[in-house]
Amino acid sequence: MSPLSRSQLLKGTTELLVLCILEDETLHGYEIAQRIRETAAGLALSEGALYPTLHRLERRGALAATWGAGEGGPRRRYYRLSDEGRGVLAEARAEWDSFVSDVGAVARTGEEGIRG
Amino acid sequence: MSPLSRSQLLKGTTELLVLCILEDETLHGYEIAQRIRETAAGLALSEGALYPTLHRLERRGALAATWGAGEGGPRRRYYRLSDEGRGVLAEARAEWDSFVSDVGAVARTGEEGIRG
DNA sequence: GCAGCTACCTCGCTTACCGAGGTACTGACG
DNA sequence: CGTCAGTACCTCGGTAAGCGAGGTAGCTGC
Repeated sequence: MSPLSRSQLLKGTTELLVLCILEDETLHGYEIAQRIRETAAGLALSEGALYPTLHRLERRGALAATWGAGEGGPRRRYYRLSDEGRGVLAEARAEWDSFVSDVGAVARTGEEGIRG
Repeated sequence: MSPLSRSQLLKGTTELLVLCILEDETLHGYEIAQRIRETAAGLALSEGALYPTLHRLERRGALAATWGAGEGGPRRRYYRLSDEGRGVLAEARAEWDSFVSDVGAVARTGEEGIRG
């Protein structure tokens, strides 16, 4: 029934999503997830995907993170884009755009009204 | 280094690609792969991804397949879209479009010139 | 005390692509 | 004749990454 499942499509885009959200804000993990949910409910990535992705990006040097005492709550880990991260984001965006245009090229292959 | 890897992005889109290619042609597997390579070299899905996908779609009733004697070569399995397959394709296209627009919404979140 | 919220993290399961390998038939080269 | 190359099919093990469920911890309210 379900032809393309969201969770399969999501594979590989989680990094892009996180990098984009952090482009000009410093946020903690939980907040990143909320931000994505607000912007596009359909993407709602789970914590089981989010935290490994944050750690991966941090290990790679794309993100810098610092612990902050959460006021009236548990401690928080704040993430922001490093200089290297900006480069990674630019690459990721370019890769995504070219991928989308490639898929679009194939998807429009057999359509009658190509120039709708 | 590589931020988004093509093979991760491809996850989930292979079915869409195959369905689109078969929209108004009856082709055999090898030919489908060639068609996709021609249309978008960057997508070049491997046979290890293609054949399982064809079988999956056939089992699901989206594709109908028949054996044909290959003239001057090995036997071939020809695939075409079933009526149900057209519905699946429409759904898949819709799902893909909405996914792309969702990712786009997040990707454009922090960009200065949102309305170029 | 217990439930519920925020916030973090981890683990096992599953899905699906990749590369390498294998079968089978044809045609060309030496 | 053996071998290689091409077409066409298929399968298998490895891997990457999202998902759901679970666990820790601190605070708030009944």
